[in-house]
Amino acid sequence: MTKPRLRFAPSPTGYLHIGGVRTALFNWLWARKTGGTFVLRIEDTDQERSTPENEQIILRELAWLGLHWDEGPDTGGPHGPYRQMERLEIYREFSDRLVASGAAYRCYATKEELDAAREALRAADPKAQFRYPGWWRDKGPADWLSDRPYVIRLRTPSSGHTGWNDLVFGEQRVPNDTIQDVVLVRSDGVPLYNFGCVVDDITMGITLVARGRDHMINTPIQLLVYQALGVTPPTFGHLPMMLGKSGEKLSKRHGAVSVGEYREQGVPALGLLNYLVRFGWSFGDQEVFTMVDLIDKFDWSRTSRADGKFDAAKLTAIAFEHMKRADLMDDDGYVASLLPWLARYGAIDERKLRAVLPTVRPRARTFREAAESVDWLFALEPTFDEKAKEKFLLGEKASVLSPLRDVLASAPEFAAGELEAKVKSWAEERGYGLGDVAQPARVALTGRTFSPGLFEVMELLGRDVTLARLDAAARLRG
RNA sequence: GGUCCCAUCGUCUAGCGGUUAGGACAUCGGCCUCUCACGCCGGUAACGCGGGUUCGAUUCCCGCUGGGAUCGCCA
Repeated sequence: MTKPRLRFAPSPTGYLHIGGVRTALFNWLWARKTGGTFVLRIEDTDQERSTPENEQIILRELAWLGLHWDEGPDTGGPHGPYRQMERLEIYREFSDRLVASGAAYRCYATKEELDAAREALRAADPKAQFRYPGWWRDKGPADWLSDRPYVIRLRTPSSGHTGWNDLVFGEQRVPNDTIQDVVLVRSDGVPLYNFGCVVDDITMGITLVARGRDHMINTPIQLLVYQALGVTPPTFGHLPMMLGKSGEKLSKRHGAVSVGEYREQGVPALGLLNYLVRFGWSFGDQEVFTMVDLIDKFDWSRTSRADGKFDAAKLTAIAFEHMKRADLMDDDGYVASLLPWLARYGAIDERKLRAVLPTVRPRARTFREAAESVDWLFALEPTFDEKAKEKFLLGEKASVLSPLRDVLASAPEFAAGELEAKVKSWAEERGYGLGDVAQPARVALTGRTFSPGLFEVMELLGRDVTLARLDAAARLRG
């Protein structure tokens, strides 16, 4: 059996949408699982909105996510080029074939004429739906107008049905008379989606097309194109839609929808993918997966058909699992991802960073949070929270700082366990609750009222810095 | 409106004729505790409605209702 070939075919008309990532992920997973090929194709035939910058963003985000492609615009491959605007001769060849065989025809109707007809119909019957009136459907080469622009339309059968066995939705059947004579090629020679897509999938040897359910309406049209071309179509599978919080199409109004925004928030790539894979796919009660596990377990039979609503809180929770658990992301990977977030502190002592990891990982939900939570360790001095400073360092509560400093100074080893034992017994002797001592000390050392365990903080800072910060804080009262 | 699709807690979902309808997130209690988290324990919370089929329907069929997609020289 030949290996499957799958593709992700975004149009570079904007940022990379997380719904698109979900589609890319399912295709990618299947390619990886089966040893097939994952192709990245850029559908840039909308020249109004497509930009090279957007293409670069898409490539960069996919790479960040780890969804690497085997063939694509930058890597090349045996079926290139991988940008549609570089494939115009190919489409031309295919559309010529269709016109020659009579499966498609030239239509010289202008946009203005069509708009006028559309308007006229609306005026006569507001509820009627406009269809192309077929002005050029039954004309031939003898009627062609020289020096006038024309589009190429598909001659759609007026009876019968077009159907397919959808990988996710099962048997589908659509009456042909509901399908219009769609435009295949614009008057400037650039193909439209339903044509370019089919020609590319044919010439790129795509065997399985998995895409969002919003494309399900296009599938019968494309099937008709395959039929007109005399080519066996690939398998189609449609994925349920990812909708916004209140059930409409997911858009910017619901918060972040572009991958870049999540990357900038410090969400781990695998955490994002893990959330997305559970959207329309499940494996019993399992919520959390490694990529290896996912490739092993993914399959089309476990996909669901119902649309769902995007839930940012759940995404954060799943991503948090990846931030916490070493079995999902080892410390090497964690450090590699965190380092860029620490750039403001200059060169980072990686040993110090690794030492603090056990106290950071259970707390930080994103890399951004992780970076913020270690500023006390890497900055020269703590950045004080003003309210905390006033409450714990400027008032009576700060009186414990000097004696505490002396107790700590006498410790032979500056290790968390030892410091804790020493401070606890000292506090008990003096009749202090540990909290009375810990909060002022915490603010003195970290600048904040919350931090990892106080004695771990001390150990990580080391004797010199700890004592110096306590001294400095004690002096604040004057 | 035409065509197509869907329907289990607020959300993502498990379930594939007989279950006290399970898990996760969120939420609400409690425990732990030097703070904040993590963690742990527990609670609230769902099969849209009406007909069939069946000894028995969340599960199979039909209708209704509700939601969604789409109807471009966008993709």
